[in-house]
Amino acid sequence: MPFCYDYARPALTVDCVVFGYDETELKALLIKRDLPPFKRMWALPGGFVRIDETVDDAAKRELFEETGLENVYLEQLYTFGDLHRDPRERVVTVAYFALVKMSGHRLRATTDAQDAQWFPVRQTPKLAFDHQEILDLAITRLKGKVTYQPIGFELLPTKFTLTELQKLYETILEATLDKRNFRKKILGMGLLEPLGEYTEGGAHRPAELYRFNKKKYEKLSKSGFFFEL
Amino acid sequence: MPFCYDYARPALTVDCVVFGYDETELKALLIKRDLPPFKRMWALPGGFVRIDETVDDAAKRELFEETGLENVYLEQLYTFGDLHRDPRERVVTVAYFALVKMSGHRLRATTDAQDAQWFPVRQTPKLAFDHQEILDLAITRLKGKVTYQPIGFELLPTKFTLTELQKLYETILEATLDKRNFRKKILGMGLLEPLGEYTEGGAHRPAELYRFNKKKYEKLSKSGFFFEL
DNA sequence: TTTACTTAGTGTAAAAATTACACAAACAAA
DNA sequence: TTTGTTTGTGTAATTTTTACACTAAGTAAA
Repeated sequence: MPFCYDYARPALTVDCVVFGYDETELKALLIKRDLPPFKRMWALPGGFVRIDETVDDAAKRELFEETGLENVYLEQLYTFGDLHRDPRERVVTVAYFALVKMSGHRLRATTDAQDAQWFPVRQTPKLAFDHQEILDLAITRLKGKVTYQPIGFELLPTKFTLTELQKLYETILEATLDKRNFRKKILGMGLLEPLGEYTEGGAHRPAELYRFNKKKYEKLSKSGFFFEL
Repeated sequence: MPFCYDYARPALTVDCVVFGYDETELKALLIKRDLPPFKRMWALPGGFVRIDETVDDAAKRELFEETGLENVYLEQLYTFGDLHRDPRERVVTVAYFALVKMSGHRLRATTDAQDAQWFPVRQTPKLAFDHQEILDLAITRLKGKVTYQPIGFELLPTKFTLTELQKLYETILEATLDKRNFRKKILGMGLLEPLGEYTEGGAHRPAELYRFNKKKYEKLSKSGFFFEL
């Protein structure tokens, strides 16, 4: 027990809510715990913050260690600081959330996790700790955010059709949107590039493919802009 | 050194950005530190989270101990987890922010603070730690929030005129607003009650006093509403 | 008591944004 | 060539937002 302090300290952890999307459903990434407490139960990927890494870095590291996901943009969600979150001892956790292209990453459970899998956000198994509460907050935040920031693109493949994008928005918002108004709005932002390429194989008219113009978005971001859906 | 752990743990603290408003200016509450590090320097009120209190409770307690402020609604702002925030050792802090009626509270510096004072938010002295960064983030958040939630009322006396309210909004947003449009919008929310009472003493037409209808607001809040200015 | 000064309080027209809504175009399969 | 399916497009009505100027009510000073 080499690390001693004058006063008792809570342990500090990070947890990550990672959202993915697979053409029909919004999913969250969970791991199956390999250690007590809640061994073999599903939970958000996360773990202890090391003394020599920032909290942000801890989130990145734990996400990688437990799921194999790398190069993910994590945004801080909220800090959960109640007393009995963990049955063993006092633990405060800083929660993060991220959006990823499911096709762009291969899952690989390693440290502290037996398994890592995507679950539909509204059909998750019973979760360890207060992780259901964290997940719920992340869903709420995602819904709020999607209406005023162009974030949906992170969840889609690089090339996508406007119909796919609309379905994603409808899934996140749990609402239906008018096709023509949606297109008007989303194209009006000027952040989508039509590629002149078209989908193939469907027994119907092919749809044009678009991609998100990240550079343009970053320029706009800097000049303090915001947009609404 | 009675508290020992297998791994080194960051210390966990809370810091509070408390905003007030005194008819012309937006102010933040600072304390003069009575202990090292940064002894005698101005800082945000805050301190260590105890092992037997929630993080939220720690914020309330520290705010009270260092400034005498009680019954303040604190909302979590952000968690600052970089490595060298504190010169002594690794400290992670959960920042909170609050809005208070300056007239409704008496300042009283006690534990760990030599003094507690209001400073105009854009004219603060050099602050300890990374507290300037925290304050800046709180200002940004306040600006963002005021446009879609009726929060300004917390900063004004119970009875106020529409002109006072408009000035407050203009101060927070660092912008000027059209008088007629502002009134239309703010009254259209249906959250202000005209009191039939009027200001006295000015060498000009008296202004009607209003108050914020908190109950109505809470009802609306529950049914998941939002409004924009 | 009249005049000057200051702030309060009010409505409307123009512009912009949002909403609602229906059909032809392009392909594959039968 | 007919059927079935999804893509892609414009306009009119409504709502929201913006811009803008004068009268009302009081005090102070002449």
